[in-house]
Amino acid sequence: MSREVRVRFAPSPTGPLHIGGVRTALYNYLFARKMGGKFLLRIEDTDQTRFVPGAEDYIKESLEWLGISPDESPWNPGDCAPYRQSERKPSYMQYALDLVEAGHAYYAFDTSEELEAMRERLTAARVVQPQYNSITRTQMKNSLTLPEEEVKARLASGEPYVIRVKIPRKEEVRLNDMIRGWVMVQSATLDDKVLMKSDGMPTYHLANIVDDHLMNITHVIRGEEWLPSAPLHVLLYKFFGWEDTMPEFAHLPLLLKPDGNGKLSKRDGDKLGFPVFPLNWENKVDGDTAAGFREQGYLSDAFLNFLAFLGWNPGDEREIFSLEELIEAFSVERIGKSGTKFDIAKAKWFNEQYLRAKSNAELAPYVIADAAKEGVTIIQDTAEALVALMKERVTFPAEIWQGSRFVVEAPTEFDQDIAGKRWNADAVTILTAYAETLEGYTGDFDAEKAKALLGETAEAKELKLGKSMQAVRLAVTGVGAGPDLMEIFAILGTEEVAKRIRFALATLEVIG
RNA sequence: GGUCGGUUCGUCUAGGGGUUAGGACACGUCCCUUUCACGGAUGAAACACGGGUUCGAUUCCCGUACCGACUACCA
Repeated sequence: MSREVRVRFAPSPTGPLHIGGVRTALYNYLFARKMGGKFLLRIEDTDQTRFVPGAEDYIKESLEWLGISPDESPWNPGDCAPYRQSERKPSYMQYALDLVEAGHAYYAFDTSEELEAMRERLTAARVVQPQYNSITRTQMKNSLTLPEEEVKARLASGEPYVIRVKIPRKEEVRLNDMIRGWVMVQSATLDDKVLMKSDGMPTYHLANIVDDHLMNITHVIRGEEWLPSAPLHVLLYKFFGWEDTMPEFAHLPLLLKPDGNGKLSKRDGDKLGFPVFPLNWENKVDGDTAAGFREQGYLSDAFLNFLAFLGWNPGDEREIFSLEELIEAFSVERIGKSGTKFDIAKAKWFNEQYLRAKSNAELAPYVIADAAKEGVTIIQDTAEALVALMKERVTFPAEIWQGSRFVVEAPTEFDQDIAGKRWNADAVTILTAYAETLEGYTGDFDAEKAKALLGETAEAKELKLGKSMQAVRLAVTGVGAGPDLMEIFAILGTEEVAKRIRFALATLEVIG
């Protein structure tokens, strides 16, 4: 009997959603869609001290931007509401108590000072694993060592306590990870993790298992940093008697720094000049900011495609995939095992591919907006013409306006370097004649015609056009390089081209 | 330190007992182009190391090295 596939993305609202988290969400989404199942989002806000305002909205907006919104979430609840663990708080204690009742967990009263002292003592004694476990718990203050009456008295008095899982002394724990295969661990290496904190909140381990069970999660797809605690989770499913419906696990390879070693961090992005977050972020409280891919000019579908290929590939040589195509091609089996170094050059390449595939009309709004920011108003037709001019030569939409604004705005100054090399007598002769030609011309004027007229002009003066071409460009655009000049002439029209040539002629000094 | 995971060009990766080890990004060269790009062609570039198993290992096994994650009343 197969259950409906249900997967979840379970971020902690402690800051902007990291790109690694976005990829985890994407893989969950892809898997759910591929299997015809559901993708849920659960906010894991059990640590009240780390809560950051705005982080949840950031998560929501990030997923919306990429078009991978969850089927069930705090803002779109399904049958398993609520979807914030803080709002599910009342339910966890009973599960912990059930475990205590069954002998799989116990109360512990040790203060943080006592715990620290214990670790120091063990470290000094060169104990290999200085942790609260099946051996050391016998020396601590808990319901396993204290007389029953004292335990009751302490609980009754309202003394702070935690509930710890009682890890079996000697047991082989095994799990079959979808990506890594069988992973086996001896329970002796595990510690008695806290399940319920003294503030009455569950820790990740308890809340996670309880909620995944209650929400009928069938597959847990999460980052590799969770692999070490997966055996504990397996043990908890067993203690609760939920083995039959225990989800399958898939631990994703980590995203690594582009240079050197280690996990990709915010600092790497700052240092190397690229974002590691989907959206711009600003923490109103502490002023912390981070740059986002979206604001840097990455198109959502390009970014999504790039992200999907960070640790996964379809097995053939295709690289450009729409979200629909990704769903179709996706499989957990094809996710790699090893960590992936983050390469921004590839992200740029994807962006260029998607930019070129977009229609001029789709890209025009970017140009209109960028121009408007500088107080320049342009209409849709003009914007589309500029897009056509620039689309094949840029990485980001913002570069379209940057690279073509001189089409709309006549140059007021000229690249002196180019002028010094190219503004010679021949160029001036040709330009003067060309301006005259244009001023007297009334027929249709397109790139072809502009080129023909220019050629005829040069020929009439018995001069070679090639050598003066850059001077012509300089006269009209102010710079020495750019998109096809004749196309620019066609957009400008005879009158404007002539006007600009006249201005250049009057402004620039002829070289020797 | 311990536990767990990982290791194919600089990067992302395909492949898998016998291959000229394939592709993409980036890089070099050439072509196209009266600029710069795009595009096309082409080049350089990899199986971490040592043992085994085998007729044969980059591929399977073991070890070593290196890298990483985890080792909190954080997730």
